[in-house]
Amino acid sequence: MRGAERPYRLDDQVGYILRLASQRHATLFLARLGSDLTPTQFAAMVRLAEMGQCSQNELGRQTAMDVATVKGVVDRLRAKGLVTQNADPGDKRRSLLSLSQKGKAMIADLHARGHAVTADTLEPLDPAEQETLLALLRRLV
Amino acid sequence: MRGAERPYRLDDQVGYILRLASQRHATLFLARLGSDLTPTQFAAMVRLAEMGQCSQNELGRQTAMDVATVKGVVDRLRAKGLVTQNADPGDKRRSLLSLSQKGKAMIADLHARGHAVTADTLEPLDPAEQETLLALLRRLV
DNA sequence: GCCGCATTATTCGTATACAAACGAAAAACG
DNA sequence: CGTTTTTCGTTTGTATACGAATAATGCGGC
Repeated sequence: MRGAERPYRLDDQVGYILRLASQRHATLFLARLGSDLTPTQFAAMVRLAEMGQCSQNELGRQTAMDVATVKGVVDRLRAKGLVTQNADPGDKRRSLLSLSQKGKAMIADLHARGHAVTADTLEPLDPAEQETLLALLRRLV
Repeated sequence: MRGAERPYRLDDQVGYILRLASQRHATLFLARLGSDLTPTQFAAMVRLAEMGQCSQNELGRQTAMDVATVKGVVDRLRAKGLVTQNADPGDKRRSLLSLSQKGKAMIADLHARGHAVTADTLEPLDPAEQETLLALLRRLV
């Protein structure tokens, strides 16, 4: 005898629900930072502020971006004058990235708005549930 | 006096963790279905199997895809011979989509592999934790 | 029966995202 | 020291994803 096959319902699959949750977060992010930065650009800026200075590939690793993806992101941040690029004296392959003055001046506000987006996204849950969700999600990664 | 400002740590933000979790799911999906379908194409196929027949916009709504996105997805599924398109006799604007024979023949296997991807993704959690995660995630959407 | 509004599908532009391949430079190692 | 292996940055191609605009059609109200 075989066990009863569980039906496949798209709405019950983690992958699908993760996509929906990411979409909603993107919408809320857009409402607060849309005119300035995309979520990915935001992550790169915040990480660069944390790290101070690093290579492009290193920034990609620290923000979970592909080398090809991070190139485009950095290019656009440089075009906006938020990130500067300098040659690495000790390694001719790499260039060192850092926030420009304009970029640094923006960080405190980005943090504030970033917190707001997180609060917006988690708003349907009470604080204990929010902690539970984050703890479980982290274990998936 | 002001309350202590909570520092902004990228690794603690839902949006960022959601992106990481989605990335890991995409990797696991690729391992099981990469040569056949993308996650989005997969969702469209499964949904179309559930709905039987519908317009392109309707399929987009039921799979949380933009009208522009769903067009590309359907185009590629039609190119693979998995989806067929017919004119709607009662509405000249829309065309009715449905799975081809080849597409229908694939569904049972897609369901099986879809279940496997979900299991792979949730593997770090025990069954009770998996239920908790899904319940909380659903409330975010 | 006509007119304004909504819906369908398409198209354009921009921004991730990743695989794959490439040349240049650095590191590892015998 | 020289070779093998990594690493860095870039480029190409494909596939989401969404805003915005458009043309064609459908529909409700008067």
